Amino acid sequence: MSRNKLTAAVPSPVAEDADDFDAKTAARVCWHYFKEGQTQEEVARRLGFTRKRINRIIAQALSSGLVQITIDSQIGACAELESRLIAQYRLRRAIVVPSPAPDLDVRTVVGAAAGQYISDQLGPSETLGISWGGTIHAAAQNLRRRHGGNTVVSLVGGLAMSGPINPYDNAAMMARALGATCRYVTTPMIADSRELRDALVRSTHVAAALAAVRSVNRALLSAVDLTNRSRALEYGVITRDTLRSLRTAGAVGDIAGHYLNASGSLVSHPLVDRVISVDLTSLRAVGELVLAAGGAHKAAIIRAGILARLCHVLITDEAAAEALLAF
Amino acid sequence: MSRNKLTAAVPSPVAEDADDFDAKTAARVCWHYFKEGQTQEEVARRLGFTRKRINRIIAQALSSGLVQITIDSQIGACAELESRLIAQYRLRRAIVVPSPAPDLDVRTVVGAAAGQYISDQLGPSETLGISWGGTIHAAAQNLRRRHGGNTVVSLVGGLAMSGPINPYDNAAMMARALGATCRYVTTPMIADSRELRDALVRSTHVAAALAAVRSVNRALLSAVDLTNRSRALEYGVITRDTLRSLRTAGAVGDIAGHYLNASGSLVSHPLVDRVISVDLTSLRAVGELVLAAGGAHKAAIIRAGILARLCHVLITDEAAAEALLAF
DNA sequence: AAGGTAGCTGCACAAATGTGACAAGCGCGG
DNA sequence: CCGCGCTTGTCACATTTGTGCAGCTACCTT
Repeated sequence: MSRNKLTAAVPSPVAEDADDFDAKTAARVCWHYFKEGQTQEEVARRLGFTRKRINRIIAQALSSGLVQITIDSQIGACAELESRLIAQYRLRRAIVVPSPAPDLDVRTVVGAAAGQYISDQLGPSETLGISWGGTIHAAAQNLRRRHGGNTVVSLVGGLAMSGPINPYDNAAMMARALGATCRYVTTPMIADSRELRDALVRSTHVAAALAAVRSVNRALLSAVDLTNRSRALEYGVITRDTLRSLRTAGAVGDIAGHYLNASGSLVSHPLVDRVISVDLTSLRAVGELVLAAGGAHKAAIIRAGILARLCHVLITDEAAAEALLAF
Repeated sequence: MSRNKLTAAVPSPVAEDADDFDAKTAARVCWHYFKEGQTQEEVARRLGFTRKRINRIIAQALSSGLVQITIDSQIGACAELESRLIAQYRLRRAIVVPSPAPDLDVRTVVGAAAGQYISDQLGPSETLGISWGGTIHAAAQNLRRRHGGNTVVSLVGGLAMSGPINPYDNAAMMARALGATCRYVTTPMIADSRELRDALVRSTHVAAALAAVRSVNRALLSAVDLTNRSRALEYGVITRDTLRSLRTAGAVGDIAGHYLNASGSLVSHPLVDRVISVDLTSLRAVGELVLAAGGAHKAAIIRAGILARLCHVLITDEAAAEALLAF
């Protein structure tokens, strides 16, 4: 008797996504558990599942973002840091979250705050631009689900390698969570040569994709640092040699493909002419630029981003906030 | 050494509400617990509290609505009932939640769904009209916190008795959760005589308060039934005799003070001339009327409300939904 | 100043939850 | 047709969480 196939046996009238298999059941399970406050065992009995299954469904619903936990953010736990940041850097707003325990990834917690902020702020038909990275990934996991109305625009080219942290996956996750349509830049993030870059940028599809930034109301940006802790190496964006030469050229990191020095100016370096992404001027024209990045090692590039006028709203953690205030 | 007084010792620069005592600490605790996934004991150690204290703070944050749990609602667990309701009653939308176990109050779960719906839909500067009752109370507890921009308008007069279920408290909770300003109707819900009602309604303040409905973009209404299970008695709105005579007059319940019969027309009864609330025509002019009510015993008045054109969006539970579909 | 209330701590225990090992069932491709 | 790999069920166990009790302190009321 395939009891547990019952839900799958009822085909949903709407287009069903890849992970819809469970979604309806999961929603019900979570409802009983979180909203009614029943115990996992009670839910299991009521729905005819094993407790373990319920347990797994809940865990999955939590991690997949089907259920979101929202903490009142205005009563920020780190309100003082926030107001000092706003004052010192003339920000529209700052959100500072506690730095996590050392064995946790800063990006997940900063991303969580970013996702919550975006969910709170994004209007029903706004277009959201995004860069890429672990923070963006975490933000996508922390969006409250929507269904239509929004558009997600990826602001940078792709990475050939796989893994869950890459622009296409970031954009896809984000779009999926918002039920949004999505625009991708169908080129590598970094072309092999300046000539190739120019040719690509001129080609119809790519030009159109990059031009999509004009319709962006709000952009969620992250910051890539060039310290030894940089993940850029790990994700294969650049080689260690390139990293070193970028540092020699004065770069402290990049924001959406724009390599900046400590005072927020673009650096001169062969690499920068090979990067494919939305140009700085267009980016600055976006109504609200939200920069989400945390960890003390990112303080320099965050500061550079602010000075480069790429940050209206800063979402970061205590460690980076303190480093920023100490400049 | 009063460690745990530290937070209270730092006066907040912003106006601090009655329950601010803990809010900042609570936000931080919840952040560590829910977002970072630390155990209560770890949080306790980290912040220098007892585990028990953490436990209580979390429980309180949960019940006070400082932290909200949101389940993707579009993937409704009861999607089929929803679409049948929409079809049969020509609704704009229907949300059906599973009926809770018999020892739980339907109103809390329907209210939870209503709160989530309002949080999802309410624009940043909209004005929300509300009626009153247990469902509204629960809805208020399930709003995601906001800070300014909205206005809450109570659509009915007050009850003299205390207790947490009364129009003023409902409106105040709702407004507090949204950081909204609030308008009250400063009269009893039911005046002693028709003459008194008329005089009150004509008086400047009351007239202005009732006229505030014109700026309402969206209203959250609940339904009061006149079955034996009705809470109207318990809250002292009407006496048992009045209830009986209302039933004799054909009434099946009331919505925002309007007593309706089974087909959704106003009934004739001495009481209806003594009720102080926003008139039907003005109510019907509101852009979106959300009716939140659950339990099989409310089916009749829900149906009456729909027929009376007081419901664009219905939020209810399985039991009521099935009863409605069986009509 | 006395008395009472509320909240805190520390301890202890029961209930609930997360997890691992292993067997059973199912779909899929060779 | 068979076995492989994946998911799910079963059982068992460690951890985490909720809660009650006794005693204490701080604060508020009278």
